[in-house]
Amino acid sequence: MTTRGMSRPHGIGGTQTALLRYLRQRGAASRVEIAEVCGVTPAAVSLLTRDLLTRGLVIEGPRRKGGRGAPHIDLELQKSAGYALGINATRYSILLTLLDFGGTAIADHLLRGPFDAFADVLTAIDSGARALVAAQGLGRDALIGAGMAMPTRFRQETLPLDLAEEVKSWAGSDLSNQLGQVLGCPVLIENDANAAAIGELTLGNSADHANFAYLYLSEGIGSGIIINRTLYRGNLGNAGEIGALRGRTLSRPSFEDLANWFAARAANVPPGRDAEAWTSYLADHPDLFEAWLQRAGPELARLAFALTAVLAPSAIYVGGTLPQIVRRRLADWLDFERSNPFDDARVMQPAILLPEVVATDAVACGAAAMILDRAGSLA
Amino acid sequence: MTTRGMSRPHGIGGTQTALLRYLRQRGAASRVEIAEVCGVTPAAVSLLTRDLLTRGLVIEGPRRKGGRGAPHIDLELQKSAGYALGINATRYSILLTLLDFGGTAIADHLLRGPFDAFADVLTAIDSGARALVAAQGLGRDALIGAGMAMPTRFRQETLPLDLAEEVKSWAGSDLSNQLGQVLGCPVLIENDANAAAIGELTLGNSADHANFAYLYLSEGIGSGIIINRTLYRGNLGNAGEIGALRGRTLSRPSFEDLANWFAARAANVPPGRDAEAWTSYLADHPDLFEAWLQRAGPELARLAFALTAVLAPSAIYVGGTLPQIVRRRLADWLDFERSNPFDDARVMQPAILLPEVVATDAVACGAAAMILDRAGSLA
DNA sequence: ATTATTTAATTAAGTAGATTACTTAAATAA
DNA sequence: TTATTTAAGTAATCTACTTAATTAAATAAT
Repeated sequence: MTTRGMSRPHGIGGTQTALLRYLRQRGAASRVEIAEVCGVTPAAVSLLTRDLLTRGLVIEGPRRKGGRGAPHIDLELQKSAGYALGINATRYSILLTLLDFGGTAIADHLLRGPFDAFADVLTAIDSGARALVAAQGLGRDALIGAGMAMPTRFRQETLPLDLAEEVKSWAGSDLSNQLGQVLGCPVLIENDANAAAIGELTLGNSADHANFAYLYLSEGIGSGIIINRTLYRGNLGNAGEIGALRGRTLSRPSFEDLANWFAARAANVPPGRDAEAWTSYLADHPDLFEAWLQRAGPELARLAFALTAVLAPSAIYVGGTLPQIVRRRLADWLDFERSNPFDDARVMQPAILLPEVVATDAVACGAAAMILDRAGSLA
Repeated sequence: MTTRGMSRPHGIGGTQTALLRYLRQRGAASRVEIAEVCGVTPAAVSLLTRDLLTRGLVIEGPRRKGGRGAPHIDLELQKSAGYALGINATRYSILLTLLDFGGTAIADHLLRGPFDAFADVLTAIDSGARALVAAQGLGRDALIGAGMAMPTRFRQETLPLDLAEEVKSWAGSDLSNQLGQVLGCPVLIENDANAAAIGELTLGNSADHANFAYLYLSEGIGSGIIINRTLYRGNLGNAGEIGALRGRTLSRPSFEDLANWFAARAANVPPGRDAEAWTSYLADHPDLFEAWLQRAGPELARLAFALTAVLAPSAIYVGGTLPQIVRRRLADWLDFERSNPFDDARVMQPAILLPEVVATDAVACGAAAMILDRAGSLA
């Protein structure tokens, strides 16, 4: 209630953040075009970009002729202006992704666990990050920050965390500070679904959607909520916990549930959560796959309907570790007119989309995107 | 996407709005205290209040001695600085409320319908408002604006409206403009649940809660959602439609349902929706009342739980036309630990509160509060 | 080929709403 | 009486824009 500066609600430089997001999504744009989408005058963009140019975050491209009038000058992000490390950490594995300043994933690195103590996590990330950065011929100072996503929600605004079952053993540490010490750069920690949502906001094609929800279908089912182009966390960071709407004992439209369901009914089920292995496995068992969809689809529809009734988002992204083919099929149920999950009740149908961010790991990308999103002020 | 001025997201003068809200809720406060709660420096409040003092919106009270140091000077709102008209309109009746600049309801006036055409609404409001203002010895120029609440949601950002069943016959008019012509002041139109939520935000005791939901239990069940001390409307104004989560055919924890339920089981049921009549009637039929609560309580708990899972608000207000005693009893079920609506699933328990705004009609008050909330810039 | 038109971008001056650093004023405590 | 504490105001500055005018670079019309 008592932070100063209500005049800067988008963080420092809301327009700058919007400008950088737009350039990441479009690749290049003129000052006039940026002014248009950011809702400011060309004069403002002129001043803003002069600063960004001198700081080397943005470069001018060629003039683009065509049509009447003066040709515009393309602005682009200087991709080598800085790099963000994204970390998707569970107890069993840690995936590191390196994004350049343009938001492109240029390398990643998988660390296999288990990581029972947070000390193990720290050393693993430290050496993994060193290797990742060195392999690109970069110095450590090239890292402008790191974002770490974990399957957990924050119970306090900062730390400590209320950790999910699988990472409970890490509790009690001041995770962000410790990791920051090790990496020598600022570190942000976020829930995995939230990180994926931020990734879609910053790197994806969400320009048309100021308010959207990102369903994260993985071991369980969670969601990240974006309101007003900003992550909405709710009380102590607990917004979007839609998995709770199926109680403790009911089945869920999750990867875990899919695996268990097949394990009980078929042979040679892929052992882990490898998307490719599952995709071909499901192609070989179309009838069972359909049967599972017939059960999980309506489950997901009810959760998404509840979310829509409360939030009225303009879009819902169907993301998560579930293979794309599964998510695409599940998405069909989110046409509420057809699936009718609540006995003819009506809500505003949101656009149902699959994420644009399809890197190795959307969560790690999103975690890194949190850093890029505030890079204008950090760097 | 293209409105200029991202730098003023709270409307013009977010701090001014916060200042006025605080004075309405507290009655009087020093500049230093205001600076504290508004998150700005005392110097800023000094500048702001000088402006408000010269414009006659605020007056200085006495110095308040006590303790060391210089005694502070109480600031108060000039209650006669302007008046806002609140309108709660349904097809069957229209309630007008007049609020002074301090947010106090100083008079109200009930117009009985039915109002089949919007032309009838206009003439009724016109004469009713004239009478109401004249009875207070005020000129028409004393009205700084009017807010009208209706049981409907907006399908477009402005107009026309997608009207609820009972006011469908009013459709097709440019309601806001027409009413503005008649009354000679700016008019805002809002859904009834949203208006009540805004009333609680502006006039109630919601200072501790930046994010809350206002359950509106009336003929149906709706809700208004406040995020970041601002009404959240969602896509085309459809956020908070939690009634949809009980389908078309299921019973609801609503006033209509209560009335129907008793009508099917007992004699001499009060004919209308008079709160006092119902309160004494329910006191005379405790067993039936308990039986209804046993059914409606869990229903409401499931809706509120869904809302909480998605939004994680820090408070839920249980408001609406249902008599206070009914809402108080229903509120007991919103302790999710006890009522356990989703099979041991856990969410962040929000504070469960009854509205502070208990005027004749919280909706009309809230509608007027929409005007007061932006009065700093209008007046 | 010249001139007009169109459009992009920059510059200059101004504004709103805050800040910081300081002063002035008014009370109580020692 | 003097020191301390606290409230409030003042002056200069800052940020993030605005508006209005200017400069520059292209195409279209004559």
